[in-house]
Amino acid sequence: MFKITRKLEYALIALRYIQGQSEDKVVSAKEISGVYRIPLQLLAKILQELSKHDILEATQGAHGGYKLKKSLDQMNLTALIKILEGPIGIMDCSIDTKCVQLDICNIRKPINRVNDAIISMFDNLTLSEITGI
Amino acid sequence: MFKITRKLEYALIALRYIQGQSEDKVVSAKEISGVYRIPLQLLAKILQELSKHDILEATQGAHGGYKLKKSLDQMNLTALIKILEGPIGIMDCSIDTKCVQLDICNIRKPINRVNDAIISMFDNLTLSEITGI
DNA sequence: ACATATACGACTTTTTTAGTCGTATATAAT
DNA sequence: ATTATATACGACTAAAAAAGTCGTATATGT
Repeated sequence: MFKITRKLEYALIALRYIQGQSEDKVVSAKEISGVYRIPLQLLAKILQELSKHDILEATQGAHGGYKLKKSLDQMNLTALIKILEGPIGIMDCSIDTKCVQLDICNIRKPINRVNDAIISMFDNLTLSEITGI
Repeated sequence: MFKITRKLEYALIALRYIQGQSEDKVVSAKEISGVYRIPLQLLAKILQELSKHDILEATQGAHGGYKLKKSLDQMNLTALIKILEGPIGIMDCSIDTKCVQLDICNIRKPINRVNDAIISMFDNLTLSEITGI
């Protein structure tokens, strides 16, 4: 419960790694996969998703790879999570409203307050703060 | 990702319900299960766990059931989660230290800061605040 | 042409969560 | 005493989510 997925974990590791390289170097998925022992295919997909959302810029072909497209302090954790996992909701009813309980539920409001608090915490957390400035 | 388990959800619903009854009434699992359409056996186990940890007091036999043993404002969300799910850790390495990455990991420290922030948020949230005073 | 990279859909495996079953025990009512 | 109704609890199964793999297409530098 309340675990970060490996998808998100790998994304953060990769972003941090790319950020640490010289600005114009394109970093391949293979390189990161090697350094951090992340399954290549899996990491590749994640990076593809990030470049599809303009966080990374991809160059194809030999000597290809990725570099940052956006500065990491321009983006917060909520945005990254949304890209990789969809909207944050600690209970399903925090996102949509398919719930057997309907209006009977006696904890919905307070749970949503908790949910909001977490989201607002993530809103205020830039990726550069996570990846260490 | 970042979902509350049904176990926790059911526990909160039950606590809230019991709290709403007259103080000395013992409430059976069956009653709660009926009102909120929670699978009886599952709910029963949860309530048993809560009474094992002195949050509820159980009376066995016919006309048996549960009542609150502790006031809900005496307990925070962290404590309840610990009972039902074990220690909170958004990554496995936040709890124990089996990780292939060992010291290579470049996001461990910041992730642990996030983890701590969440825990401290839950620390400061009493169950009565969640169940609506 | 070849080696190396991204792109991407389909699939399988693993892990976690949710729920069920069976049985034992306690107790109130008849 | 017997019955009905409750908690107690270990073992099991089912469902859902997450993690990882496979295959194939396409781009590009040498």
